[in-house]
Amino acid sequence: MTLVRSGVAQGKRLLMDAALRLMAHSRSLSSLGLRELAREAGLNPNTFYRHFQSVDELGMALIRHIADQLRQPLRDLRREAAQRAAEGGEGGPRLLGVDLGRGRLVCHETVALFFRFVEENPEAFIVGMRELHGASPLLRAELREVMEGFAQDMAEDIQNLQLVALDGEGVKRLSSLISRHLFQMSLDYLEQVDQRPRICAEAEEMIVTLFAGASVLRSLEQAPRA
Amino acid sequence: MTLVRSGVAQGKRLLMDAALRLMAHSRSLSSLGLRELAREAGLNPNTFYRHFQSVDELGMALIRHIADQLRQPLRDLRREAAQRAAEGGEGGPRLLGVDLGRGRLVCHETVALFFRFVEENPEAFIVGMRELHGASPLLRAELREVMEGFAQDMAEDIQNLQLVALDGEGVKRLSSLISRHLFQMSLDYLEQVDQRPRICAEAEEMIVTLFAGASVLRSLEQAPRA
DNA sequence: CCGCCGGGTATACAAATGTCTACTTGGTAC
DNA sequence: GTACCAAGTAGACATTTGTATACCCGGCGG
Repeated sequence: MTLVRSGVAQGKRLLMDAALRLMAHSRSLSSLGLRELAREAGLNPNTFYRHFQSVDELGMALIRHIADQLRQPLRDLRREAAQRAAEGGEGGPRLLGVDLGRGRLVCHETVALFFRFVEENPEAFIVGMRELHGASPLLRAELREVMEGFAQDMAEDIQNLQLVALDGEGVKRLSSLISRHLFQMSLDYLEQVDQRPRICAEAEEMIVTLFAGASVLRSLEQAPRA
Repeated sequence: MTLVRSGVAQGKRLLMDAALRLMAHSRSLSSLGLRELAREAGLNPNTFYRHFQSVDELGMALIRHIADQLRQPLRDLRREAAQRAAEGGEGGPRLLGVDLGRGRLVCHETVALFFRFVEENPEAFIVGMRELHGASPLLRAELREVMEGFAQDMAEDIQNLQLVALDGEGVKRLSSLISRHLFQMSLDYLEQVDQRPRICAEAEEMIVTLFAGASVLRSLEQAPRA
C-alpha cells in the first residue's frame, strides 16, 4: 500500500510513508533522524537531501498531504450522515422550534462515521494530533490552520443543512469547538479500544449539549425578560 | 529559581529542571538525550544514571512533580473565583431556577484566574500538553490520569458550590470536558499572545453554553411533554 | 551523438550519543 | 576510626548521526 499520492518523486513518497509509519508506531517527528528515515524507506541517507532540507520540511509536506487526503472525505461523510438521519426522521421532542430528535440522529451518525473514519486512517490522526502539540512551531501553526479549515467546512454544512437556529458566527465557534474535541478524542479512541463506545457516546452528548446550550442562551438574550 | 522541590537529591532536581527548560523551549521529551540533559544541568553524563533508568522515567517523575505542584493551587483558585463571584452576586436572569448571572461571574473569574495561572507556570502546561499527545504511551497514560484527577476536583467543587442543577455523573462528565478544553487552550493562550482576550472569551462562552445545554436537556428528559 | 540534469548511490569523517568500568567524595552508623 | 553508601566524576568505547564530495544512470533537447 502506498500511502502517499503518486506524481511526486517516489523517493519523496517512500520517505513520507516511512515517516508516517515510524510516527504512528510511537515516535515524534522531532525525534526522527534523516538516517533513520532513509533506512526505514530502504534508501540511501543522502536521498533525503534531494527532497527535503530538514525534517520539519518533511513534516510540512506530510501535513499538507494528509490534510488534502482528509478534507473532502470528511465533507462527504457529514453529508452522508445528514442524509441517513433525514430518512429516519420523525418528529421527536422539540426545543425552541428545532427538531431535537433529528439533531440527535444527525449527531449520532456523524460521530459514528467520524470515528470509523479515524479507525480507517489511524496514522493521519495520530500524526496530526501529535504534532499539533508537538515541538515545531511551524508545524503547529500549519496544523492549526488545517483544523480551522475543517471547522469552517463543518460550519458551512451545519448552516446549509439548517440543523440549528443560530447565527453564522455562533455556528462557526461551535464547529471549531466540536472539531477540536473530536480530533482530540480520536487519539483516545484509537488507543483505548475497550472504551470506544463510551467515547462515542460522550462525544455525541457533548455536541448535543453544546447546541442545546447555544440555542437556549441565544433565545434568552433575544428575549431577556423571559 | 529552583523549579523542582527540595528533598530530592539535587542532581535529580537539576536534571528535572534542565528537562523542563529544554522542553519549554520547543523540544519533545523523546528528542532529548541524556547527555544533552546533563550538559544543560551542568552535570556529568553519568549522573543521569544515578537517578533515572531512562528518559521516560525522568518524564514520569517530571509529570508527577508538576501534578503535585498544580493540583492544590488549582483548587484554591476555583474557590477564590467562587468567593469573589459570590460577593458581587446580584440576581440576574434565571434559567431553570439557576442564577445565570452568578454562574457567568464564577465562570468569568475562574477562566481569568486559570489563564493567569497558566501564564505563571508556562513550562508545566507546555510540557503537560506536549506529552499528553506525545510519543510515550506511559507518559500519556499517566497524564490522562492526572487530568482526570483535576476534572474530579473540579466536579466536587462545582457540586459543593451548588452552581448548577445536575446530577453527579453529569457534572463529572462536564468537568472532564471543560478541564480538557481549558488545558488544551492553555497552549494557544501561551503562544498566541495577541489572541488572549479572544481565547478567554471563547472559553467562558463554551463553559456557560455547556452548563446551559446540560441543564435544559436534563429538564427536558425529566418532563418529556414540555 | 552529446551534454545536461533530476534522482539515486558510495564513501568518508568529524561530532555526538549511550553505556561500561573505575575512581573520588562527603556524610552517617556503628 | 573505620566501614559503608549514596552521589558525583573521569575516561574510554563502539555506534550512530549529520553532512560533504564525488560518482552513476536514464531520459530529454538539441
